[in-house]
Amino acid sequence: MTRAAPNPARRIREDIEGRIHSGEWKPGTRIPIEQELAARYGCARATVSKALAELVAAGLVERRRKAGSFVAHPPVHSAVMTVPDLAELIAARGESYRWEARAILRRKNAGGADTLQIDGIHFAADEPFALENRTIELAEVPAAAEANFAAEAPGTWLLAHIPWTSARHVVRAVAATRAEAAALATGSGAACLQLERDTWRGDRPVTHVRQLFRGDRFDLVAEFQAGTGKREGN
Amino acid sequence: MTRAAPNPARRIREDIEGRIHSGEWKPGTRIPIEQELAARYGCARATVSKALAELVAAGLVERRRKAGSFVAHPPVHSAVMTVPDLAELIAARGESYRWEARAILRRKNAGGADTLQIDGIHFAADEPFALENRTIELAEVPAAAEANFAAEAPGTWLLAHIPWTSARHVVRAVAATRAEAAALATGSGAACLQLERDTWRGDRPVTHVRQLFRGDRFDLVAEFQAGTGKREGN
DNA sequence: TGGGTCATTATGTCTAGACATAATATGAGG
DNA sequence: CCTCATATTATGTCTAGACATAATGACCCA
Repeated sequence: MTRAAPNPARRIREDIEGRIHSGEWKPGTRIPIEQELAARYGCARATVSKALAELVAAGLVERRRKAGSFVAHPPVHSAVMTVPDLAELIAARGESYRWEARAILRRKNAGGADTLQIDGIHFAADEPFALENRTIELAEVPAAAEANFAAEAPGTWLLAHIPWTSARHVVRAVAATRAEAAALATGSGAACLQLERDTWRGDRPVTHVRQLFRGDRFDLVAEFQAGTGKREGN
Repeated sequence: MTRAAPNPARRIREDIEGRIHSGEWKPGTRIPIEQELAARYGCARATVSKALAELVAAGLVERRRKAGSFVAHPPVHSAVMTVPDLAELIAARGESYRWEARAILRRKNAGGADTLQIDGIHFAADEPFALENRTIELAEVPAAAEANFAAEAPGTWLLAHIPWTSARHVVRAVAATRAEAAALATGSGAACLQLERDTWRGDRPVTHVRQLFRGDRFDLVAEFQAGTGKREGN
């Protein structure tokens, strides 16, 4: 039980990472077996295994039983995209936001439960920033029926009240209709970024939202650090 | 050394996950200390620690020394977005693609090294699908100077030849200029999705690409499974 | 009361050894 | 030469114990 380095696992990971980055070990290259790495770095096999597991999580390495560990082939280019709550995003920019509910109505959905429907506009610095059309399943979020969406945007409210979700985003460029263009203070047919988000809790739908941004006022930014698994976002 | 369950770590993780999902443990709730969990589940503390580490990676849990482990507050809504190589994406749809280089020229960049610049069009089913403007830093990818981009799109070629990268994506809705509209066989001013991607190897730039899609023909889709860290993409 | 010091505590990491598992490689039999 | 059962091998996971580290909170002193 000699403690070789302060951070053996990290040292191993960074060493292998370096060899892959530098091109010394190309995609498909077989990485020495764990026992050999353990001997080389003077540590236990479990430590090597942990380092390799982190490299797998980062997408740099593939492991197959019996076969061994290999440098991963450049995969589909994936990125961690941060799609913040809209109101939070605006607040973070040091700007103000307002929520203007334009319609709140209920309707029976297929299961017989109520669905809350809310349409509104987000403002930043007194300029219209985004249109939002949202539905909330009251069966999953009964408290939403009592919430005051004049004081707090539905997205913010939901983020604070819903424990956890899975989500599906669809991003698309669309031309603004005449009504949309008027609401966003731009020209009819202007290019807009449409973000649709379906959110579930477990496998039951919670909310659906469509947000429409003026194309000249909004970007989606995604950063991806390959190899570290480090997440960083807009 | 009694082997309690076939997968203690997994069982622990799913149990805690369930409590968080169900709302039994709300954000900010303190999770019992590892020793207690180890006793409760009848396993070693290292196993509990591993399970908690996975929950941290999934964003469900926060851990602080001395303080303990806590249910994470609903974070910024992040999603793993898969932005595949364009040619690969088209091929996966069972459609064909063609690459038409329109210009290949070199220029000296600030450092004095060569930059390769390529403009082209992607086709799917004989319809123009996307415009692409790309620069490649030859200092980082010297082999690109010899590559035959008539046979293989630059994105595909780079994916196969560059070991690893970090990347930054910017997604924006823009109106097509007259020339762009003509190339995409759509109307002038049509809403298009513009994807810009800067790619680095370490901290040195490798390539920059701007891809312009017809808004009515292309979506970006991002799936996010909160709590599992599972990645699934378009 | 204010502030600095120190012991406590819970997580962070590692070790050495063990057994489980799956995929490959090998060899026997047809 | 092909096929199927078996042995081998490398990863996957776990245990029990140890030491490291950082943040908290209590204690003591000015």
